[in-house]
Amino acid sequence: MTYDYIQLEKESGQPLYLQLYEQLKSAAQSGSIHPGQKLPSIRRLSEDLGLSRTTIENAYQQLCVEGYIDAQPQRGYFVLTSGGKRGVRPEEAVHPIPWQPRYNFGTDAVDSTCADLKAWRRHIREILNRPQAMVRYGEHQGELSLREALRDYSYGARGVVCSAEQVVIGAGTQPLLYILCGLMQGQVGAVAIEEPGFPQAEQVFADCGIEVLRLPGDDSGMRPEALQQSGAKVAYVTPSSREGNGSPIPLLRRQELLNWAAQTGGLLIEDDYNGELRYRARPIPAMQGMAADDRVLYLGSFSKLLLPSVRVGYMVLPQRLLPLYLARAPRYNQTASKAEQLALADYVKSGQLERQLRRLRKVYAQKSSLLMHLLQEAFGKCAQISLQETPLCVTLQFHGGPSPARLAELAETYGVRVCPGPEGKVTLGFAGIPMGDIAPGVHALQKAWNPPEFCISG
Amino acid sequence: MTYDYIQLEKESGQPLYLQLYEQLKSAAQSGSIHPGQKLPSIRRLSEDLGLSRTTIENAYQQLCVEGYIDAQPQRGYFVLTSGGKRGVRPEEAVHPIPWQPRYNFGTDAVDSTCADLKAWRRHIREILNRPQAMVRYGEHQGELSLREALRDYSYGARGVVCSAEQVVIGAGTQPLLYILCGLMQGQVGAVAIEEPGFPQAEQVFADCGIEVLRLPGDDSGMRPEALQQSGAKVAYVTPSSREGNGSPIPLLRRQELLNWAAQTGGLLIEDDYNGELRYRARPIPAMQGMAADDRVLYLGSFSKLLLPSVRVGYMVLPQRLLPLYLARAPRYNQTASKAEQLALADYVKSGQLERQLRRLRKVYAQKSSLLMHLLQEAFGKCAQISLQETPLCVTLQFHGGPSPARLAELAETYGVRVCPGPEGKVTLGFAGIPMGDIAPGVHALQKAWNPPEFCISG
DNA sequence: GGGTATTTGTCCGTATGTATG
DNA sequence: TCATACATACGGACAAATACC
Repeated sequence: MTYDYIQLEKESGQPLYLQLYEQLKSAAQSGSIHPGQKLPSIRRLSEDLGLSRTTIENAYQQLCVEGYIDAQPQRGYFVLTSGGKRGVRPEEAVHPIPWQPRYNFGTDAVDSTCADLKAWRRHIREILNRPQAMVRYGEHQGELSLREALRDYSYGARGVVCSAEQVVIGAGTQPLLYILCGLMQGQVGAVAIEEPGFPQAEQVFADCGIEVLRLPGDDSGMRPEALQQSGAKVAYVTPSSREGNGSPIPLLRRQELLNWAAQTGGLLIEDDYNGELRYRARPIPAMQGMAADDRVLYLGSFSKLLLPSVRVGYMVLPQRLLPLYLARAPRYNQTASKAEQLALADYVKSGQLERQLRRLRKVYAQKSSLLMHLLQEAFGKCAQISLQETPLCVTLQFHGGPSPARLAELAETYGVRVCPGPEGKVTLGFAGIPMGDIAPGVHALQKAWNPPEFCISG
Repeated sequence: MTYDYIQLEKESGQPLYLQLYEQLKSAAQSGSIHPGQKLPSIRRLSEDLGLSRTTIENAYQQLCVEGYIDAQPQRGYFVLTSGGKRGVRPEEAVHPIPWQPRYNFGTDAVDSTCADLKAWRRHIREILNRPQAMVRYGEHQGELSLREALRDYSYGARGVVCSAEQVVIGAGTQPLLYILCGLMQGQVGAVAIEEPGFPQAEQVFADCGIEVLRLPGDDSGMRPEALQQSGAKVAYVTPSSREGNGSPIPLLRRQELLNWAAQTGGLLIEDDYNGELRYRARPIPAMQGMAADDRVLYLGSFSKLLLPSVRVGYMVLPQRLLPLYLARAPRYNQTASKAEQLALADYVKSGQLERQLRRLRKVYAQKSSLLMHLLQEAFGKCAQISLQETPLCVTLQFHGGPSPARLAELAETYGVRVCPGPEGKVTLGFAGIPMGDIAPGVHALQKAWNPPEFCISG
């Protein structure tokens, strides 16, 4: 620590070493510096404070004899606990490791056996070896090489048609939505979202003072008539990965939504979360590429494709918003890591993202059918089991029986993590669990819920 | 490319290979796929589309004979230019390298000879070798280990008093301000900022519908009386690094601002940009630590301390805002890279950030005095030269003579980048230029501006 | 894993100012 | 006035622990 906050007065009559002693003592007593913490070395502090080493040494000596700190030769001075015992050394002060389930059907991770960590590491390393890149701020809009790579990738994988100029990079969807809200400032009254809504996006709209209208949808998604009636000029849709509904918005409905946009002059925000990850059927192309008239803003990301910890997303602006954006771009700092942007650009350009996508599709196809099969066997008689394809999970809909929260609790005692949902629903994600753990995981779940208090599974 | 966007209809009477041919042709003609680009292999595309290899081959054949694409045995099919020539291969399509000045007195980079890239690389490498960390999303508030490290660091270096719970990580100041604006939604009418303002922050407030009042300040910074009169409940101040003013807000004024907050129940947002980088005198501790009554929100960052390309910043919430934030935290995804967060945590905890800080202070002290000395010699007679200490730059104030823009142009022709400012001001940053380049850089500048059309330097 | 450079507590000689006799 | 003692402050030298490659 630099302890720059210490303020001493040379003229105060009081000896300097005593002033220092007092300040350090009160800091220790008030808990501002913690037991076990290392104090700055005598040399360092003397330099910082512009004092002689002896002065510091005297102050430290005083604290030593009074039992506040402990001198460890050639290592440093360390703060003791109030009881005078030596505090834990920093390395020993390890956090209590949060409980890790043996079988993780959560939705917050990807399977480490499938993640392409090796290639990612290689690319990051390569970028870090380019000092010219690292010592400079990045471009506001995102690195050009990545925007070009995404232009090509999004066209090939999703049919998104755009130039690199339309692509804006950001650290996930939210920062990009803030920029969008800024562009729309004052010109848009409300944004329509399909029930049950999408908190992460709604939060952004709320923060920017834009009203959110939740519209009930049908099996095919948001209804254009409802949209029309709501009077909203902007609609936020997640056509590929709908909350609580396994099927994406079908082509026909997409066309209807595009018609709504064309007729009313509205804007469609297409959040294509996991859009490329459809594996049982061919993915439905993005609406952005189907639209003839520039009324779709496309949002894409990579958390489930590459690594959840890599927060890089992008949006494709409609041409009509481009001049407005470019004028304002300098006022928005880029949020995504420059190193990760450049690494991702290479990763995409070298075709590895695409290879990874193919790999994952196969893996998820296998995992999902195995999991569906096992769950049908185990709980088919007492629950309705439905595959949520692109959200990479399966929901069990129980009628009666313990609450989802209780079921999740029971599962935890058997080392299984599942996600409790509303209305008797329990969700099991399969992105994060290795293939080989699925069968034992379901067995453990069966034990946890069996003899089921609510269901005759035999 | 995956070419998932291709949509064929089995029932349409039209042969499949012709449908495919048409789609590819129009894609090539519309420029959606670029000359030189490799088409997917026959095997791959046949798998993607669920068709026979022959179908694809026929379509490709057709495109070949019509000169749209070119078959390269054992390599693949490549798109030709409209003229029938082979397009440049992707690797050859290198970007025009943006002009790099020989002597960079810009403010957007740090000196690569001072940047601690080696240590940073080591820490990043270490993190990447921990798959468990990388395959999981991070915590919304930021990694705990980093928040703890910053709690200790900010106390030692800046006198900020807080718990790890109060620390929120983000990809720079802007994402953090959005969160703050969300917390204040509706409860705050306007934010006061000292003239000449700070566009990056104002943009966020504007996006969130919060009015910005620019208050003229005096030499010591924002005036409490003006603040009082404005009626604003929130004030945004940059006490360490004031735009166009070399000196930070002095202790007395800080106390007065704190008094304003205490008396009116207002909130001070303390953006401590480069606060730790004061090198000529001891840094003034942060207001956050001086305040007895929890009315300061502290903002810190690392771009100039570590690497500009690493966008990690943090804010320290006042206790009173904590419950509100914690309730809303799950709705804000973390924006900073998890790998960089964990690497930074280790970097800080191992004391290397502090060592780097010391190193940089020395370097900047040397650089600034050298630059000031040389500029005085060269332009002392025709410009007022003032050191902006923590912004790490020097401003030359010319009275008369060419416009700053013209001066910057002249400099560019001699390979020197400087930053034109308003009102006859030209700014020279010294963070990004190596020590040894300063003297020749100033000489080049002297040549560029000499024989000065405006100033007798002899 | 081992060799080297740096960091660090400790010890020691010195200088200055003040009070005492 | 001088000698002595003491408190305070400064910086050089040494050897062990640590960090780094």
